[in-house]
Amino acid sequence: MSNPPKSKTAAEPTNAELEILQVLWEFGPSTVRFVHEKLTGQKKEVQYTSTLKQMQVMTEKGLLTRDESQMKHVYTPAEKEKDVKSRFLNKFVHSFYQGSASQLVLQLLGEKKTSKKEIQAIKEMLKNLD
Amino acid sequence: MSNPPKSKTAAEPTNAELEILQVLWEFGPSTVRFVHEKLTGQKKEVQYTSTLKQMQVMTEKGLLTRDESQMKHVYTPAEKEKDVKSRFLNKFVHSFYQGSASQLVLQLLGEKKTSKKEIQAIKEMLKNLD
DNA sequence: CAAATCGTACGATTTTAATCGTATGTTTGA
DNA sequence: TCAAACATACGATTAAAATCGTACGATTTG
Repeated sequence: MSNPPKSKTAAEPTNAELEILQVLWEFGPSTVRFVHEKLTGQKKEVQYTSTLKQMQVMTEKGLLTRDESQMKHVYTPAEKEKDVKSRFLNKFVHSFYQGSASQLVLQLLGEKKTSKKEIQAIKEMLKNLD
Repeated sequence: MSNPPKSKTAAEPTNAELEILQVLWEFGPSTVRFVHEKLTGQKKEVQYTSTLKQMQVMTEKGLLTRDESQMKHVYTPAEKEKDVKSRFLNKFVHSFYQGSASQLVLQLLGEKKTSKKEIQAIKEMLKNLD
């Protein structure tokens, strides 16, 4: 009686898991080796087996699917990038801005870090909504 | 030689800590009792001493300051709501949208959960920028 | 073919976050 | 005044996240 991936509510990815997902989203289905190299390449100093374990756990959780027909297993995100990010965004807006998207945008506009160019781009988008 | 609140980089609040901060931001400096009641009031089922401990730890971390001149200590957030949220927002935009604020807004506009009213409000804001 | 290399499996360990119980001191009001 | 209610201190425990080492089979290559 092996437990199927527990399809309750798909468990939200943790921070470390998110980093792995980002790689897979950007480069498509990949081996552990590949993902591990991307991670260490950018900053993460971590052993290969840690990445491996992480991805195995993610598979158990149902965050990834795995093709083991080859010896080098190939992992794929179980969910679309957009869907996952969308959930995060909604949660974020809800808990930080009482669900008010406009409040968030307001904050964004006030940020020094948000460049003129970005603000311009946002305006454009809204114009094109009509 | 007691360690002063370790003013390195102010340590980011964890999820549970964030909930406590929200209460303090909303209602101003408060006692543990008050915060605890707000938390349990909304959903959290947790013992009083857990909240207490949590707030004590937050104080050690430098997230809160404490007035212990009275027996019922009064806690205050060490940082402005805006500053903390701003950091979170930037981190969020950076790791989820490669730092592109407009990408985030775009996503927001596409969300079913973002009401017409919200979108309208966002437009207004931008108009008033000129 | 044998040694080095590369892969997964699996359990142990470490680290951090979060919860809680007990001890003990203060306040309060019947 | 003294018992009940309420406060903090502190250490232990639990839970979850993340890291790592070892074992061992497959693959490569000299």
